[in-house]
Amino acid sequence: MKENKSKYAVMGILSMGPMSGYDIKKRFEKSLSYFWSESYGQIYPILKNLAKQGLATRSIKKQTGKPDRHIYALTDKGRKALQEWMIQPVGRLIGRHEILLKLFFGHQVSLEDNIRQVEHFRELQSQKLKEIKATEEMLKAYYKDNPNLRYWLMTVRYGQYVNRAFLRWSKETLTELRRMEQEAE
Amino acid sequence: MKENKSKYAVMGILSMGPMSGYDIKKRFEKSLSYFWSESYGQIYPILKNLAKQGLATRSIKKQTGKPDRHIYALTDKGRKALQEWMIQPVGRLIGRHEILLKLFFGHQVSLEDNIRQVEHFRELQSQKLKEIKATEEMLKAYYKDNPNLRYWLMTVRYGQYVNRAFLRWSKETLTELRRMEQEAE
DNA sequence: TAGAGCATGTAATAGGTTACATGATTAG
DNA sequence: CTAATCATGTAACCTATTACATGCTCTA
Repeated sequence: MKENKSKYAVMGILSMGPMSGYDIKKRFEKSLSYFWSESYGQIYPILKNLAKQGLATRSIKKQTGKPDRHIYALTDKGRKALQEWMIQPVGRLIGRHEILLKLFFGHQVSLEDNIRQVEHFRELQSQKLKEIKATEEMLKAYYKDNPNLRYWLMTVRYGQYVNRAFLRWSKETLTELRRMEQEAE
Repeated sequence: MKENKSKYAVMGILSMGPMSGYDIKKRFEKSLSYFWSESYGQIYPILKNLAKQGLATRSIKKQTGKPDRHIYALTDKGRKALQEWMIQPVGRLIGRHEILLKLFFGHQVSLEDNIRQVEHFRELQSQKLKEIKATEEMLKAYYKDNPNLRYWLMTVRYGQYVNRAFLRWSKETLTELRRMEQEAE
């Protein structure tokens, strides 16, 4: 069974209510950006395909001054397909961590270069942690009574746990690199 | 500047010493598997290309009974290109976390389904943590006096930090999901 | 005698981003 | 006046995996 995750990601967004490809992109950026993203190049063909397979319906909303909106809505068949995918156990995640690739070969450059790299990584992650916290506040304020909220907050907490792990690791690694600098003197 | 990470990953492995495409695959599997992997479909064309660009040299070692080995070695130009890439600050990592995608839409399936999913995720990660510990022991034993070892152990510790974060999050999330189950009764 | 390991490589396919094309409205 | 927002979509291009082709040797 071939599973195109992007397809299910789009269907998942549609499960929140009928909307357009443009709206879907917005949702990804607003609420899922720290763990998932999709480009228009994926979204529009997927929507076309969902309609063709009877997993979603399409209706056109005319607008004046702006382009027409193509509204997609999940069908029962679509919702069932989404649910079936959701209960399949997740596979292994082999994220490609560029920082580790660079550090793995750290011996090829100077200690200062490695330190600079890890410091930059720490900055990135600390920035990201702030963004996740902002997302959390936004979700709590905007979707106070949404039945999905508790699930959304679980995903937010995941981001927080992982990012704090990144920060702790950065600190420890910088200490170690600086110790190596002193040893070399 | 277009940066093909796979290319630099291969060059990084070659920085440890001359070897064949087959060896390179082995190295990825043995030491980097928990944060990076490359398939033959990537490795062989990349090696061909490195030779063409003068970043590596190729020599053939004849063998009897087995296919000949094509040994690649980084040139000075290759080593410089690798170092230049290594000091470029890393970009943002947007890993696609399938478990979060599924949980984000958790409201679409039953609480038991979500619990099963997170439990399975926890099992996966706990398995992975064991593998990382095994890799750590292997590295310490095999590469005791290798100047790269301290960098390698830093990458191993990253895996441990992140995996422990996953496990803590799983525990907390399962508690929350079970609380939701009770509230529903 | 079946399967794993050694060792190279290509072709087909899937998955994903970026740039382009179009064009009106609105905010700064 | 410029840039952003709204809104659709395609084409070109990267990136990556999987399956296939070949064929010998060693181990269970």
